[in-house]
Amino acid sequence: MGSAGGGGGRRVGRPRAEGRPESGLSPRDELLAAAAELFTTRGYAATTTRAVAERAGMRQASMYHYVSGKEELLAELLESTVTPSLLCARDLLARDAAPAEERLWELCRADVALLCGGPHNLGGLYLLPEVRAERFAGFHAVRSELKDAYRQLIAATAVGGTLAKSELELRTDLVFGLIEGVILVHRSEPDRSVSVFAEATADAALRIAGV
Amino acid sequence: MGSAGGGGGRRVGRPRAEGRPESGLSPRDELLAAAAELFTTRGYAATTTRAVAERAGMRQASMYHYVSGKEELLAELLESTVTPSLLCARDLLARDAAPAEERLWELCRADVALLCGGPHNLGGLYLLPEVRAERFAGFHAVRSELKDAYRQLIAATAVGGTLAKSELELRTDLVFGLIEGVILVHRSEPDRSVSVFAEATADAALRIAGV
DNA sequence: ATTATCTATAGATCTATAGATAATGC
DNA sequence: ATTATCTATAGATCTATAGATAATGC
Repeated sequence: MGSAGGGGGRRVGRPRAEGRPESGLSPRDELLAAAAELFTTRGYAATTTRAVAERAGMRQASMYHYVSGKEELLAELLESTVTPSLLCARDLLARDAAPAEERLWELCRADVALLCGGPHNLGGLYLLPEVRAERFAGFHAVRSELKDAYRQLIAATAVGGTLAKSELELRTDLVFGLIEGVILVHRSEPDRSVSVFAEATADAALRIAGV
Repeated sequence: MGSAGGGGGRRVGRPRAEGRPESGLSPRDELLAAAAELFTTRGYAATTTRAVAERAGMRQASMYHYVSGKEELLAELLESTVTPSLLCARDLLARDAAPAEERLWELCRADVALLCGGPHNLGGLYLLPEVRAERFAGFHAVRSELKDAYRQLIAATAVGGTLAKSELELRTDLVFGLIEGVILVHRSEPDRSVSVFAEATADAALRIAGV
């Protein structure tokens, strides 16, 4: 058993000025959680290292014991947001016994549920303008692999097989746009039931794809 | 004839260190254009007053002769982005001789064309996290009036009349989400033909609305 | 005299490092 | 001895104001 989590036992090192938070998370995860909340609500550039550290219950300088700076936090949050959807997509692509229409529906549903589930609106991180920077190429690579899975599933449907390449691109973009647009809806209407919304979005996505 | 625009004639005041730009815009409009580009690409918080002023061809301090600061620039850009769509929506709502389906289609098409047209990706301003601040309540009011126009048009369709209130809300959110999601698509694929994309999005919106 | 600009800068940050300190571990 | 934290701060910003300057207008 590691002792990364928990705050109970005796701990090495100088004690914190304000004591450790009760979350049960490791300090690094506390920083990530704090950054998630602040980045999604205030934005990345507007969030200071002091704000992140203090929300995680430590002083500004102590943050550097765990991460190299804000960029590392954003990079890690971004990748952790796509990875589950991508695993789901790979899984569905491999299940070629099931009809492509059903698998596409399930991918949409799961993706929306993951984007809008969770304590903070993590999907909102995609919207940050800073995300386009070269520094986050890793995120873009996984995101692009996910989009490719959407394209393959659309192409594998009965209707999809008949589409010209440019038409397939267009429908993929529209479906992907709907899924990402949902982040904005969720941002302005956070009280909607996520599961109902995820299913309705999946229905809508199939209608857009025309399948 | 005012002399707000142009850079040709003799001008009062100390000359600029680097001369005036050729754009033919008034200094205030140059600042707005500079801010539009920088805010949409780098983000609001990450853009300094110096960057805006210098792109407009003046020194940082001179900006304060025309605007009170960054906030004013963002507020004005935001409102100028929704206003044309809102005028279009009011117009379409009043035309009650035409079928609601056609008017909804046209609103979607025009909204996408406006969001994605223009030199910079102005629609991208909606995505900035800072936009939620109280300071931009004026923008939210017009945006919300626009969303209401979508709702009314959906409700006025043959199918729309039969929907329960919560179902109408859901479809409105999905349609609105698609339109805003298009901003994200346009951000990652800026080379698509805007008019083709706007029509395809309007088609997709009608399918989502189920009309 | 009025105007549009400039230069210079005070005051307020914010980041990242240096070095001290207070725990446990051996 | 090792570790996790702290305090303090240098250096680099960034905003907004004060006051000077170089045009035109009368």
